[in-house]
Amino acid sequence: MRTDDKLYSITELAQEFDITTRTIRFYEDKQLLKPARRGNTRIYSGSDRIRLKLVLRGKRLGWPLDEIHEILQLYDQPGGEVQQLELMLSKISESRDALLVQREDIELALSEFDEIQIRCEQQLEILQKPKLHRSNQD
Amino acid sequence: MRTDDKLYSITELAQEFDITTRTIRFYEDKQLLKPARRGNTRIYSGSDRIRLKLVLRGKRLGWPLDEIHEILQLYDQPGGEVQQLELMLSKISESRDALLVQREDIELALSEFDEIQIRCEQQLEILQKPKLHRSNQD
DNA sequence: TGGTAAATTGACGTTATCGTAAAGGTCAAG
DNA sequence: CTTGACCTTTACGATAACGTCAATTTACCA
Repeated sequence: MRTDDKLYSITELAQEFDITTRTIRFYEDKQLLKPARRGNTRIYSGSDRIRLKLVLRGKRLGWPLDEIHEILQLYDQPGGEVQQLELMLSKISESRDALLVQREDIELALSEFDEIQIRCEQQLEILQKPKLHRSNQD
Repeated sequence: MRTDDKLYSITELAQEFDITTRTIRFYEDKQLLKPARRGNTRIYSGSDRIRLKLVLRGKRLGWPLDEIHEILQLYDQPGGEVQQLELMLSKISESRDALLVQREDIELALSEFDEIQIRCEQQLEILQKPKLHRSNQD
């Protein structure tokens, strides 16, 4: 449980994930991150880093930041109240549904790309071997 | 090949896909759609409708509109030039790579949601059957 | 032919997601 | 003590992706 006691500066994280420090501070503004402070300086723990990773994954999936904020709350320990837990469960199933739609969309796009690619390659073959065609017709 | 000679009005499409007509016109502004006109009124063909479907799928995948614009061009007939075809092939493989990353992200998110859900349900069981616990301890 | 429902354009507003610049604090090395 | 490398906050700007509203124009129907 105590394997991630490594700490990070804002520039370290920015470099690791190839984003700007401005972006990281912006996420903090939006309550997505809450790093500790030494004096005025932000210090990021291992779990802060994980949260940032989750944020970036959410971005890659096209979620807006406020949705990412909700999703992140799912990762925090559930309050323990029954209503809280049921709310969480319904949010999870909602998010899962959206993910399944996305996965379906991806499969469709991938197979369409396959078709387009095949057509492209066939066309290329025709264009790149014109002499074979001529010699066949001799 | 000639099975989609059905025509659509802008409101028909808006209702079918649950978007506003403003949105459809906006996409036209962005060159994503190019419907015919009867006088001043837009008329959408079957392939216009397919393009709109592709746009909306791209949106669900979180792509910005200008990327969607590029992807759409892949669906149009390739020019026939070798350079054109090779450019298309490289764009396809680029897009495919992005899709694979997204699919990976989705799988990760799904399995994490599964874990969270299981923890939630366990917690709920504990909270909803307190008397069984007590009677066990008698 | 009149009326009205629908379609169009244009201008401006809005929200999300940062970028950029200004103005300054901190801290270790020389 | 000063310099330079980071870090901070505040504020204003920029772009994408639409929404909203107003002013016209068009289409259709009795």
